Amino acid sequence: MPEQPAGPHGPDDTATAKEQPRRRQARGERRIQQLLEAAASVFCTSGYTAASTNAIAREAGVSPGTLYQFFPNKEAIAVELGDRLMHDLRDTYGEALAPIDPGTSLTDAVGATVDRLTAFNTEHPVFFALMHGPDVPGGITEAHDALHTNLIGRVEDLLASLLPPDADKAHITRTAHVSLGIYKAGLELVLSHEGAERQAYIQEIKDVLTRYLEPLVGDRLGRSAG
Amino acid sequence: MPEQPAGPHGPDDTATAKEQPRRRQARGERRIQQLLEAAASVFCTSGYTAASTNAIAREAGVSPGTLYQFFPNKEAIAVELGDRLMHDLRDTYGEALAPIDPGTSLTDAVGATVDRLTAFNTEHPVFFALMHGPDVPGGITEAHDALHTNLIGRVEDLLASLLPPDADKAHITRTAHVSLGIYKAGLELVLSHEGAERQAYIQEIKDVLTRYLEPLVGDRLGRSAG
Amino acid sequence: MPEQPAGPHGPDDTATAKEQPRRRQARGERRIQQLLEAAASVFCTSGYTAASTNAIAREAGVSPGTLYQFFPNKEAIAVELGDRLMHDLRDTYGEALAPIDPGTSLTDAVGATVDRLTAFNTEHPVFFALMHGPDVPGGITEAHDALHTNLIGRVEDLLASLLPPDADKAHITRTAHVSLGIYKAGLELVLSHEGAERQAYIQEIKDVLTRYLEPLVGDRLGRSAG
Amino acid sequence: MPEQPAGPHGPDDTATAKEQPRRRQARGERRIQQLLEAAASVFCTSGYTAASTNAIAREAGVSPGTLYQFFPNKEAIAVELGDRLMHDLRDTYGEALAPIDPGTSLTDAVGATVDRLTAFNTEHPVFFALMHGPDVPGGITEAHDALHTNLIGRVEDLLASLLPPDADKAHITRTAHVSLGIYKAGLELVLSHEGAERQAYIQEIKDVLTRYLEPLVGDRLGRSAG
DNA sequence: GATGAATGAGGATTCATTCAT
DNA sequence: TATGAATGAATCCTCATTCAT
Repeated sequence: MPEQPAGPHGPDDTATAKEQPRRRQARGERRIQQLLEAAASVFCTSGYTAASTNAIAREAGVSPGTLYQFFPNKEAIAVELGDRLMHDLRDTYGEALAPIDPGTSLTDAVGATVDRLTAFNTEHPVFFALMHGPDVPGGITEAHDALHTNLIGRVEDLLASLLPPDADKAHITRTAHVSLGIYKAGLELVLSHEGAERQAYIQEIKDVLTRYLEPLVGDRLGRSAG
Repeated sequence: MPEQPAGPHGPDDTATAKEQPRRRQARGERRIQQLLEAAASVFCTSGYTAASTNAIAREAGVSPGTLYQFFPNKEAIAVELGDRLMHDLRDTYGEALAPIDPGTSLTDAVGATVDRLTAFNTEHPVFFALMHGPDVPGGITEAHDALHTNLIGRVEDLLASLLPPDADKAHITRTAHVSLGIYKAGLELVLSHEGAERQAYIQEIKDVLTRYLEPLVGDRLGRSAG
Repeated sequence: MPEQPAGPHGPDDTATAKEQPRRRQARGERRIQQLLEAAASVFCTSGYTAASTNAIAREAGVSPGTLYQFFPNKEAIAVELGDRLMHDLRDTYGEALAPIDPGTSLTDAVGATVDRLTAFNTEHPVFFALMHGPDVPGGITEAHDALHTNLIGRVEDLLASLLPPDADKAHITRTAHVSLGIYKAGLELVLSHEGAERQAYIQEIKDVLTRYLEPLVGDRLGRSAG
Repeated sequence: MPEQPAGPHGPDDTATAKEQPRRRQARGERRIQQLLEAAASVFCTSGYTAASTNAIAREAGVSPGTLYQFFPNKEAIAVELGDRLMHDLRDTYGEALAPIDPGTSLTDAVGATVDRLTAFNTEHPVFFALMHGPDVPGGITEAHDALHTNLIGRVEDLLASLLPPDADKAHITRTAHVSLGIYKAGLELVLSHEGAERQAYIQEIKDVLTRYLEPLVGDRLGRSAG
């Protein structure tokens, strides 16, 4: 969270005082938006590691000093960007990644999830950059960690609704990590291809995940023709 | 030291003189080895992008200038490192990644391949760093490209021996990319866990791959108890 | 300091706000001046090729980073320096290098031009360094190119006013190149001598140029006692 | 002079001993030749300042160590190169730069000198690079100094034979410097043009010098139609 | 808030020169 | 002699961050 933008429930609820801070907040919010969009753009073109705060500020059309008025460092930008992306994702597709109606087949659930995530990634290319993070092997940094943890949580929820209720917690976590790993690997292939080939790769991801999860799901779901 | 001293004869083209250049090259070869080991270490701890040539030289205990006597730039170090790793891999496990005896079940073929690659990766942690490469989105660099192409080729060969002979070339390529992607994603999980959890992840990779490939293999292989 | 403080109003677009940016720019402009003076000094003592940006920054009493905030590279410094010198020259002596009154003798025109240029060079020793440029054979760089082109143009103008109106354009250009070459060569001798000897060399330049141009001028100018 | 290649008049004049050193000398001489040619090539393409000893060694096909066995530093290479060029010049055109027959017109003397020097420069492009030297304003280095002094001396000799016998020594020296300066400046123009334009510039040099020297020569020489 | 100047350590790379072999 | 490995200071330039205005 950038600085403390004056809690939204402050006691200064007088009509006159309300306008001032709100306008300030608004201005700040606009700046933050501006900066995050610039950061997204730069992260996409240069990658997180190579992205420079100066470049982000330049892209945003502000001075470096202004950037640091809203974010304490590069990492914080990535964190905030990730947060907002997760909110966007939630706002767009709701709490669940897939429509969990009773009777939905695994094939359909996986297909819908992959399609949604892929659509989201296509619309927000930074998402991919943030998910992969810097190439430091062990040292996944705060931003990517947060994003990753959040995503894993949602995948776990999804799996919990698919797997038998007696499923081991650790097993679900492991399955979530593997599933997300598969998706990320697949996404890389999807994004590096166009047209029919891209579609083919999307189908591959779906197949891999469906076949991977099928034995775990048991008889819980109906089976589609897939 | 193990080299024959080879008398201090002039550069005359006699039989004994053949040893001379070898002695000289030996020093350089040792340095190269040293530098590559240092680079491996630094790539592992800092990642490829953040690794600095100065840090590599320091780690190798030589001056920056010495590094540049053997490698024109960071990229070249990574390329050479990748080359040597691929040779090592070939030397250790032969041309094929798995023993393709007729009658080998898919489960066994996948299991053996994963075990081998994982053992190799455990022994050579740089391999992972090189496979993943810099976080620059499109910018897969020469080194990673070479490594990746090489690996993809070997996976294609493996798949060609598993899939029906009438399999589409493009399909095999796509399957190879997906399979390698899965393995790389899985490896990340494997390497970030220890003991039983690590073993569990290894088993997951095997399961994912086996289930992914099973429908493609047809009746070509026997089926084990998997 | 001479700038008006300009009250600390926000960035609102009021009339008073106009002063604000000027204050900021002022610091930068001072730094640029400082850096250019430092560069001039270093160019003079080390020559353009050997001059290092770090040395320039050191001479200016700033960090290397500061230098690069104002100039993208060494070349740009030279270009800007050259530009400002040409402006100075123009500001000091006007558009023409010599007073072209009808009736001025060639001797007087040449004499005045040489005196002016020499005075300018004595006051701005960098001018010489920039005119000569790096010792890379073909590689006349942007800065020197610009300066040279500019000077050649002014010499051509001068010659055009001296030579018969039917003079060939190519001939004028050639004559301009030769004249400027003579002057530059002479200047080197002038600058490397002091006192009477220097004066003698100045006279030599005038003689060389006058005698070279005399036959070309025809009856256009009056003849002084020279 | 590179090292001490055993003076050519050493007392070890025995038949047996003679062969050994001579062969060694021969080998050394070949190396030196090789290195000087390489240096000439590199000086021409990179300029003296930018030329690196490593590049020269590489161009010569030897190791850096070998280069330093014959020359203590870059400067020494330039000095030796200059020496040999001056010897070549002398060998080609004799002691005088121009044929000083009584009755030769100044025009012819200047013309012949310029033609000879220009031919020599065309054949030995390094000559130009060495004459101009590094762009360090005052700091003309040993090599160029030597070359320059030598050339000035020869020009002085030439002028002494042209000017009246009662000419002031200082005046001759000054005239020599000016003449050589003019020639060098002109040569730069000549070398940067081709074909007819080059010829035109050659003629300009001749004109400039002739007109410059004419008044000084007095009635000493006949006058050609020039 | 906003600016942009300032920093200085650190990045890759080069180079004249030396030295063990 | 010849080699080529070794040096380390110096090159240009970048970057995250701070600070006076």
